[in-house]
Amino acid sequence: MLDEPVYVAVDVVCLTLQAETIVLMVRRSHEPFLGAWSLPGGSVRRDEDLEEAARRILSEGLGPHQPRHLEQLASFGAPNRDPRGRVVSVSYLALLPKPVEPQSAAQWWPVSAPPELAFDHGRILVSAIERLRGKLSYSNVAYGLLPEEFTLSELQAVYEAVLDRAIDKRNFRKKVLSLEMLEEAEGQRRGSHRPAQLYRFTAPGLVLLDDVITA
Amino acid sequence: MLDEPVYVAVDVVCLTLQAETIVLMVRRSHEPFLGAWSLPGGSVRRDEDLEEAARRILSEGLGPHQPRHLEQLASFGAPNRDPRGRVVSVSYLALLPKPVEPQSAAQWWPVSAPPELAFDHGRILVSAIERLRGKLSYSNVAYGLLPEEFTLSELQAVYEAVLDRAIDKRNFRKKVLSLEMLEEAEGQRRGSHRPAQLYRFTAPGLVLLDDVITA
DNA sequence: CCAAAAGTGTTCTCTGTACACCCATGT
DNA sequence: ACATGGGTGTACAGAGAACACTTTTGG
Repeated sequence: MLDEPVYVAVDVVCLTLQAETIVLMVRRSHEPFLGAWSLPGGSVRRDEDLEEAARRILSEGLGPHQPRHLEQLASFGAPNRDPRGRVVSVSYLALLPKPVEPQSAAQWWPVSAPPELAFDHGRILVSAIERLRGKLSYSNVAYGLLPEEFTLSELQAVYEAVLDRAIDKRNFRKKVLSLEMLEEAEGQRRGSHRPAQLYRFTAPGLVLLDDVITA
Repeated sequence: MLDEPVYVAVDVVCLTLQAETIVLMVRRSHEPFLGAWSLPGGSVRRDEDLEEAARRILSEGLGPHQPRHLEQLASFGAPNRDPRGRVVSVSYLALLPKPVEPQSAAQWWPVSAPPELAFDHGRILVSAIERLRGKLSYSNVAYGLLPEEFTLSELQAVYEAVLDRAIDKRNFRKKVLSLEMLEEAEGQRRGSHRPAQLYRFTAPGLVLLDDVITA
């Protein structure tokens, strides 16, 4: 039953916001696709869980920064997806609150205009965006793209950037506050304008909502 | 980069309805977990895609019957999840319109009271049910549990069995007909009662809805 | 005083929900 | 005739969506 070992790789779609949604890519230093851009990826080691592998691979592109959110996307295993042989790739979605400075071979790209990608990484990127868009409406997954404390405008900016559409401020506030997933934090965010109340999510980590954020 | 080959298995959660939701299990004929029940599973072959492997493995439990719907669930890769060594399992959800007669080592079990399962298959089963429940509301995935043509009562029975709650008949009909995902078929279903109009889904395969079925 | 973002309510429409009876057939 | 599931409409309440002005700060 256990014949036919294959290689298992993990590829990570690491997203954050900088006005628009951006994604971390690395330039390949080996064949195949030498010099092309690809998602950060690598083989799973014998003693590590898939999610551990995703964190290790991500740290090769980002240094010691941990993602705020990390979840599995899907696995891709077409027999010829890698010219070197049989490689099954398990993809992960990672979310960061800010674009940290990437390591040398890595670079941030806008999701709206990514480079040509090696392997089937274009498809993986598309599936990551779709997952994130869907999950915004029925979960608090936006926490992955925000610092611990944030203003309602910053939260709304996450929704607007990912969904790529404007949202009414009053309706959005009414809705998210009614969901009881936020609580007021101590301070205010100051700038050259009226200070903004800070909030945080009541529960740590991912929470699926009964209700749906439509606003 | 491509060190450390591991074994890749596919495990299939095959569901159908028979009054309640039931799931296909096979009795293991080898160690580990000899004699225990498990999901139908097996190694991926060198030349087959993951989904092909799922179909092949499913046919070992079901014979030549094809599932109406097949989709990937998630991958599980804890280093010690299989005592024989490093095995990454890619799980699939398969849906059938009717419980076909299983092959010798296979048997249908009610999802509400499954047997003790080998490996981490209990977790995989739970994640399959959750996926199906969620997807009923925002897709036409119920087609996988129905024949090509079906009555509105049969469609409603799918929702009631999977969600495990009663649904109002008038509201349900109003809602699903308003979604324009159904069209009338030619015949009627007859029985010792008024004949029922047959319907079919307008589009073949899975369609994600803009709207949500709440009824 | 000006610019910038924060904050706040009301109205209307639409959708979800609750609810009960007659209809067509088979036996 | 009776049992069985098929099929239908209305009224109410709650949620989504549209919409504009005042407030507070920094410069």
